[in-house]
Amino acid sequence: MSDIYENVMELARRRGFIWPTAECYGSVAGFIDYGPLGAMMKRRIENLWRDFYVIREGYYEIEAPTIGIEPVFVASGHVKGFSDKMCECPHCGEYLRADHTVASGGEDCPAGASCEEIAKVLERIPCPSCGTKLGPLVVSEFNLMFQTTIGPGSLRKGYLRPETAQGMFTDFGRLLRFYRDKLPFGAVQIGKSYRNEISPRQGMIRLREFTQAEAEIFVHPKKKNHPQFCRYAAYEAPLLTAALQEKSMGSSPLSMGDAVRSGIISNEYVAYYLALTHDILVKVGIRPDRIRFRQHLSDERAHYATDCWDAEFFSDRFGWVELVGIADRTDYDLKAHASHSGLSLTVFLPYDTPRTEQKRRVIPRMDVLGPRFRKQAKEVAAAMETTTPTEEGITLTLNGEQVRIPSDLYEVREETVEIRGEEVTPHVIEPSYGIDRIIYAVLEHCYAEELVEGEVRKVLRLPPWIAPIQVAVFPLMPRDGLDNLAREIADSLAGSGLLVEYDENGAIGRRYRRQDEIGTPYAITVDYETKETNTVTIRDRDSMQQVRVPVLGLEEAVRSLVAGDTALEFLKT
RNA sequence: GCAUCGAUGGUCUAGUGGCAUGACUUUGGCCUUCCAAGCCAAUAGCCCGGGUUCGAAUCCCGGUCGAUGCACCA
Repeated sequence: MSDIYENVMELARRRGFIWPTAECYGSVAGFIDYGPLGAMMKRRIENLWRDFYVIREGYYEIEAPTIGIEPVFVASGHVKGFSDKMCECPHCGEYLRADHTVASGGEDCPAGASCEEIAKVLERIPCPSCGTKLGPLVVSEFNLMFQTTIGPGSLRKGYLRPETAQGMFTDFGRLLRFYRDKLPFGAVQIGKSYRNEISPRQGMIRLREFTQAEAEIFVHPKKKNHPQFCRYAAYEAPLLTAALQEKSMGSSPLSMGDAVRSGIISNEYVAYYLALTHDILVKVGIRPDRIRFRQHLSDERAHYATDCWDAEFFSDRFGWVELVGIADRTDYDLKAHASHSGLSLTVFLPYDTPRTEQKRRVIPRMDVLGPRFRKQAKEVAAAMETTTPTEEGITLTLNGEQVRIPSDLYEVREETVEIRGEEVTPHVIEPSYGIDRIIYAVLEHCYAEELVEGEVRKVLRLPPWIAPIQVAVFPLMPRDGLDNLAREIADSLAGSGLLVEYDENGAIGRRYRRQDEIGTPYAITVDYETKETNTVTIRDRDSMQQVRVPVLGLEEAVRSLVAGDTALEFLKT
């Protein structure tokens, strides 16, 4: 029982943070339940994320269904790209990635090869596991998306979304109008996503149903300067660049301003959200000395992303684990949805001063063209408009035939056209957070065991604003009116929006320890002095120090302690 | 998915083909004027399904979950 993961998860189970799902039927890997304290802590972390992205950045939250219809994921590439072709060795039973096996066997397969075609190639290849020639076998698709059907009759395919991002893309037109046709703007979503992992292990780290918090920020492709960049220009974060990885070196701290100037981070937007992410991760309780930002190497980057960074935390159990991905997805997603849906997903950006252009326009005289060319008239007219007429008229190539159009079939007009702006497909900056992993990271980094007077004290040093229970209230003894007094104080604190736990059971020390273990930052004790001087003590979880404060103004004092606006020593009178 | 190992109250654990240990926790009571004190009592358990057997928590088979290795991880 020395393993940190075991210790943390044991506590999380026992005290109601994380439970195996549907335990009475034996649970399933890749799914978890959040218990009472876990659900509250998760909510607080999500709200802190909202404080940054929705309130400070001004990117409103939307909520799309978790089930998406098939065309959405055809356009996004998930139907094709999210599936692996798998096969099983008929001799040793090893489960293999078909394409990897083909490649490692020195053979070639066309990119879009079907299962049958790949199976044929595989027949000649020895199994990488047992060495026997594979021979005839079946290759099957394993799509990481959960599939379902919509409505009775099973006609319409649906998928549980593998990321929340698509909702922001499919709502792009509406969002654009909501933000009154101006760039940049952004939208966020916090919600469940689903991936049917082949073999999830590592508990909370790889789930089949997980919570993502994603922001999609739509920016001008040529103006990737964040308007508030100065806020983070001097902010330092440990960067593990692609170059450093190739030299097998560790991360080194760099300011965002320098990183952009030297071209290490491709633009201010990516750098800004990288710093903001660091800010958030530290604020929720992850140790700053165990955070790094790793740049994707060119071969692991999705082909459309120009720059991609993962925020990782170091786990004593799992090593470096990805928590957040920050990518510049360019115009890939919007272009894909535009071409699949047939809608134009662009922003009209007016120029500061409209340009005027002289244009010579060919205007076909349809009243003459119609009778002459009949069904082909429309086609001819369209072709004429793109040509430059000469004095002899226009010569067109129509279905391989030369057609002469005399000048009496059209007019040529000189026009002054005013060009007020241009249609632009925005680029997308996407910070994508794995909330469940962040919760695990916080639990692991905040968990501590320390020796106090020969006994082990387990304490969860959660930041006060993340702790599920914010303050505990105890009567020193459950009698002499101390209990009633303590109950009144607990009620009034609850009335001011704090989550309070009242406890009169057992020795006072035991009650403190119970709260230590679930991370409650402050404990208020009503003692005999309270009756005389109308004061109580506030005990700090981490230092175990107590400060005596007046009951008058207690709510405000506790609220500012929990918000992190005051330190306990400043309440000393 | 394959291979190996494992699964006993909430937690940690003893143990066995025939009444299932102990400790901690929790709850109630007594006691107690600040860090898991003490005393009394109570609650609560053999992962699930099938087989063998007079009898299975124990042996066998299958499944689930967990650990480790391999594979997988957009």
